Amino acid sequence: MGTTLKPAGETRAADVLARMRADIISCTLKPGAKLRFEALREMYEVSFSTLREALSRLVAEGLVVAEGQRGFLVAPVSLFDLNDLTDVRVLVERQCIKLAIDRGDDRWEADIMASFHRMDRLQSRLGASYYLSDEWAALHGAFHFSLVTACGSPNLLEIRQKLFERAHRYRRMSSQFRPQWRAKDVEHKMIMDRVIARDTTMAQDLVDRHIRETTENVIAHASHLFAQGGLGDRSSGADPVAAE
Amino acid sequence: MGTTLKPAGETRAADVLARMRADIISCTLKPGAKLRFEALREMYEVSFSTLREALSRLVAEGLVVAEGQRGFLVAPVSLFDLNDLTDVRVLVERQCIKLAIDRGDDRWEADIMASFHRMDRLQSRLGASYYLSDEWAALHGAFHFSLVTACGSPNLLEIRQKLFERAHRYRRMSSQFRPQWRAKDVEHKMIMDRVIARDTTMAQDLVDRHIRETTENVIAHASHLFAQGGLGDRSSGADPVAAE
DNA sequence: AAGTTTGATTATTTCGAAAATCCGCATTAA
DNA sequence: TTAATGCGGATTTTCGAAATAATCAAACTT
Repeated sequence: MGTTLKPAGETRAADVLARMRADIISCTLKPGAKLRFEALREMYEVSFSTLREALSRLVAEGLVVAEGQRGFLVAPVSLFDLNDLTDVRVLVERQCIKLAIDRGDDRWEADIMASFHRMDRLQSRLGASYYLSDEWAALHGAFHFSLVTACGSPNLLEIRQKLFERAHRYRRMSSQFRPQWRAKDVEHKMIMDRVIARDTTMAQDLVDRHIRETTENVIAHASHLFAQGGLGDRSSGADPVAAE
Repeated sequence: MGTTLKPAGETRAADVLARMRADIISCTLKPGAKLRFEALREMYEVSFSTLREALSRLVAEGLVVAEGQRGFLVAPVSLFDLNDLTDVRVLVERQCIKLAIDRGDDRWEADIMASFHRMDRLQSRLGASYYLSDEWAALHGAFHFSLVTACGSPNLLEIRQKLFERAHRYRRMSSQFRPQWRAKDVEHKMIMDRVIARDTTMAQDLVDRHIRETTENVIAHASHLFAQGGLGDRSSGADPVAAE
């Protein structure tokens, strides 16, 4: 612990943003919890304005919700949100995979294999409880990212990334209850093979199933932690009118 | 002009956010322009912190980009971004239409017809230059929104809305050069008819073409205003690693 | 002349106090 | 008892000044 030293080049707001995002995803800040400024100011050692900036960005990322002029809340989790999130992820990820296979070059293939290898090695080293490790989660994220980088669409990738992080919070919620993750590593290898073989249809279907099965696992093991009601929040439900 | 009165219930930051968003979309704040705090403070009559909050949210919406610790820029426009944005919009909008047709009820149909009627009436009243009117743009946005509200996916709708607003800026850029918009009103009616007839495939294709043709129009009339280089910005190109 | 350091200027980022708002509770009236 | 009103404490929101970082140009060295 001690005083956090300067984050090397980054602005302090960006540093707080990253730390808060990690804390929300890891459920150190619990879903639905009220975020009181005084407490956060102490926790992250920054001022009101800086906090407010980080909070504002997290709102746009969907990890925090703003309640009028009554402060901020960690975005609640719910069965409805998880299912919706999963459907949108499948749509986006299928398209990313398709485009990446169409457009990817040799370097892209090499990056995928390298990313898989890093993830796979750490998995072996960590043994049965690899899925609890934040380090493994990072490599897992990097592997899935490597599959789709070559899609060539910055907009799609940015949307994908935000959805992935929100889904990661759900995965994380269930991992503490799951004694061992079933053979996800085999799935990863199969996906990699089909992607590099440029088998678009099969690769898409595998990724689709990969996402949906993970969601089913979360529901089976962690849905008892979700907010009551089923269709949780109304939150930022998109405003009908655009400008002016 | 004059002093802007209290925005009735809304927080001031939210008010500034809405006004800046409108100004960016209408190109009152020009694409690529540097956003200096002192100038903005005067323009919107708020303090640094409040501005910073609005700016931060706009960054997450993709209408503003943050340059390290060198301030903020209005998000640049480019041919590459427009094409990418269009492709993503088509993907999302097709799915929204499909789901809405699957799930929409009678009230949804009625809302579509009402929205169309409002847009159509204003169009007649304004005559040839309706597309220059912000009021019409709002009703146009509301009509397209009404088509997809019933899709039942808050996440998809939120993504759609942000993409729609960014596309609106491009439409707006070209409208000043276009003496008359070709029969978009006929397209809108056709789309509405196919949606209400629950003809999913045809409705999707019409919306697809509607979006792509509009983009082609923008490219034909306004691409000379775009930033040089074609593939403009690297900006917030999604970070490979998720948490921690 | 080209490139580098230095220092003054400008712009951004952070801070904590002041103002505005909300929430719970007691009091009053119906 | 129930609903409405007003007060006190707690929390959020806004503000502008102080600290920090970047930019630009002139002086200096190679």
